[in-house]
Parts: sequence; C-alpha cells; structure tokens
Amino acid sequence: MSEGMDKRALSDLHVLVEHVGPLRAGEHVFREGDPFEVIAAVRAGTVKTYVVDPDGREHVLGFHLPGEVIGLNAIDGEHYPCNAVALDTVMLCRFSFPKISVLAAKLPGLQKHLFRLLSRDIGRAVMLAGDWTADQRMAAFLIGISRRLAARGFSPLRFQLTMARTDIANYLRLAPETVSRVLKRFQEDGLLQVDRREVELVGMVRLEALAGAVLRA
Amino acid sequence: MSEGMDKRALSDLHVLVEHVGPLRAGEHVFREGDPFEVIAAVRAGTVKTYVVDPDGREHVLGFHLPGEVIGLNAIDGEHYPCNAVALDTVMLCRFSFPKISVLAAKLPGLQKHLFRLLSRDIGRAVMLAGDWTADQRMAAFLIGISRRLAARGFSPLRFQLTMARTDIANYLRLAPETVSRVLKRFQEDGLLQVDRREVELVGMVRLEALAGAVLRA
DNA sequence: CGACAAGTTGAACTCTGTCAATCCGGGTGG
DNA sequence: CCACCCGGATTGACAGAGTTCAACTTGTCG
Repeated sequence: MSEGMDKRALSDLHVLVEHVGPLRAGEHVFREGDPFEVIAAVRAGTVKTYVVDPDGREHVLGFHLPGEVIGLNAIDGEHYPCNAVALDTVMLCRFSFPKISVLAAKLPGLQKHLFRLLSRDIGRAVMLAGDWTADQRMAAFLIGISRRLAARGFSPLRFQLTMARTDIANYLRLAPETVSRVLKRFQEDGLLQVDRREVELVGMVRLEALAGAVLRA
Repeated sequence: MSEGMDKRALSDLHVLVEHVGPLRAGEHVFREGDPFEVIAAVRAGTVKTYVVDPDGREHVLGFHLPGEVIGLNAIDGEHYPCNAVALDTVMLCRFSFPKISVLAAKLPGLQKHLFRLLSRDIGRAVMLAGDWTADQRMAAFLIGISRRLAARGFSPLRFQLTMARTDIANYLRLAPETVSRVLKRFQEDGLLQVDRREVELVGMVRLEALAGAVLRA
C-alpha cells in the first residue's frame, strides 16, 4: 500500500467529520435503541454512558474525556446499546460509521486503531470485575482519569471531577456515602486535596501503590 | 455459496481434528504464554482455565464441560493468555487454528459460530462483575452448570462438582468457607442435597429465583 | 494405621451498605 | 440584598454479609 493512498484516505476521513455542539449538561448524544449511524469523538467536556436495567436502575458504564471515542460498542449491532449524556458543556466530532467502516477496510492502520479503542473499553471493565476494596477502586479510578487527561495534555495532578458523586459510586459499584468517606480519608491521609468537584493528587506514589493491583489486572 | 461447498468444507474440518487424551487430573492442556496453535473441544471431563497474577495468586477464569471449547480467547494473540488444566480424566479434540480460520473465511456459518462461542464466554464474565450476594452467585453457578450439562444430554438435576471448593470460591470471588456455608444452608433450606462433590438440585424453582437477577443481567 | 489434603465449623472482626439527619452552595423570588 | 429552597454531598449510627483465623473433622491413599 502506497503512502499516497494513506494520505488520500485520510483526507476522505476529514471530509466526513461533522462538528457538533456545544451540548449542555443533561443533553443526550444518543439513546439506547437509537439507530447506529455515527461514532463520536469528544473534543471538550465529559460524556457519561449508561444503561437502565429492567428494574429501572441506572448503571453507569463509563466516562469519556476529551479525545475519547463513544459509540464503538454499537459496532456489532444496528442500534446503540446504551445512552450517552453530556455531564457538562460538550463539543463533539461525529463520524458516519458506514463511511468509516468502508475506509477501515482500505486502511489497515485505521482498522487496527478501532480494535485498540474497543479493547481499551474492555480492559476498563476488568476493574469492575475484581473484588477490590473501595480504596483500591477509588484510587484506580482517579489514576485512570489522571493518566487519560495527561495523554491529552491536561494536568494529571489537578482536575475537575465533572461527574456527580452518585455517578462515581454507581460506576465503581459503591454507595455514594462510601465515595464520600473514601475521598475524605484520602485527604486526611495526604493522598489528595478535594474541594467540591476539584481534586489535586498529592500522594501519587501511594495512590498508584493502592491502584497497582487493579491496574495491573 | 453452494451446498456442495459446505459439505466439502465440513469434510475438511473432519480431517483436521486430532483426538487427545485421556489426560489425568492435574495435567495441563496448555499454559499461559504457549504459542497459540490449536483450540480444543472438551469431549469428556472438566477443564479449568486460570491465570496467576504478579503476586502469585491464582484466578480461576472458568470451567469447561463436555461439548465446550477452550483456547478461543487466544484468538487475537500469538500466545495463550491463560492456563488450562484437567480437573479429572479429560478427553479432547484439538483443531489446528490456522486451518480453522482459513475454513471460517469460506464458511460464514462457522465464522458466526465462533463469534457466538466467544461472546458466550464474555457473557459469563457478567456474573462476576455485578455485586451479587454469595447466595445469588452460588445459585447462578449451579444453574449454569445444570443447564450446560442438560444441553449435552446429561442430567441437569444430579451431577458431580468436579472442581474443588477452593476453585469454586476463587471463581465466584468468595472465601472457601463461604462456599461451604452457603451449600450447607441451601441443603437445610431444601434447595439441594450435597454429599462431598455430588449434588442434587431439589428446589429448582427457588434456585432459579435466586439466580434470576444474575442470569438476566 | 497414620499422615496429609480437603472440607467444615465456630467466633471475632471488618468492610461496606443502609437509613436518617444535617450541611452546604447556588438559584430564585420577594 | 436577603431569606428561602432544593438537590447534591457529607456525616454518624447501625446492621448485615462475608472474610479471616484457628480448630476440628473427614476422607483418601500410602
């Protein structure tokens, strides 16, 4: 495959991008059951994905930071398998999926990249599977966000928790009260400073030690 | 695609099957890191798959009964990602994976079947992800085995637990003591009879009610 | 018979969830 | 400008499920 072909394919890609936003907190990007047409990359803000089970309980699947892609888990179906909602002011790029997939067939690099994005989501599910303590879960959660922000050029030490405590609790499978208490204790132990939704990680070494087993699994 | 082609492909399949066994309890089918060459179908006995984490702790991934396939989760790599060991006397069929995958390209039915086998394993992981009680986990575990045995023509009501209590506990993320106590209580409550590794499910209705939420998830 | 591994039992303890009360900040409306 | 609300967050008291540790039993196999 020639260099030139890659370049032409990439310019094709550029054409089929649609910029969307800003979305306000609470607005949905897509809802469960919507026909699967596009995948979207978050450019700014945070998107929460979740499902509602038969008993009406919400289950948070994940949080998507700038630079991350949502909608990929619809890849094997005709409909989105979950809801995606903006947690704050969100900017998106939407990619027509049919066009992307045609392109992926021509561009092995893109294909590989899509698979990597998929497997990343799966890997994140591992954290929830293990029987980790509340401390380990919270530490892994914070370190995860920190690293993802760092990868996009944001400060890995000081950032906003854009999601509600109840969302964090739901995602980590803890009670909201436990989230509160763990954060408080982390602060008392000098692992971090927290004020409302603003956090500053102070004891990265100890935090990573706590999260270590979770992240390695 | 013609009928004739399917038939020829199936006869190809027959040629590349290699019967293996019997393996004794404790003998490995493959080990983590071994080059991925074959997938295997269990013909008789039980195979346990597991990994050993950096701290030396064993994690049981699953139990594979007659009629079930092992090695599929190596599909995206060059090496097996886990160990597989016989729990009792085991008979296997081994399939060369390179040959299988060539064949799968020709046979859409086979391709689809492989995907279904894969997604079944993923679905099973769901049970471990949720924060279910020990009772729910145990009930779901027993019902799961019962159904899988039934699908292969074995008795769904009376069967052997071929794995040790510690393996069950490890798999369900419980302490071995808890497994003992739950089984004892299930017996006292008339849900089952258990003697050593022999179980008889008596209260299927109530067992399924317990497992319901887990199995539906 | 004796030794060893697997399993069971009991008791204490720990973690986390639940419930209820309270706090806090941001809007709103008077 | 201030009093009032309201939802999210925090805090405390408590209970329950499950783990841990240690002792004990049982079965198996040499």
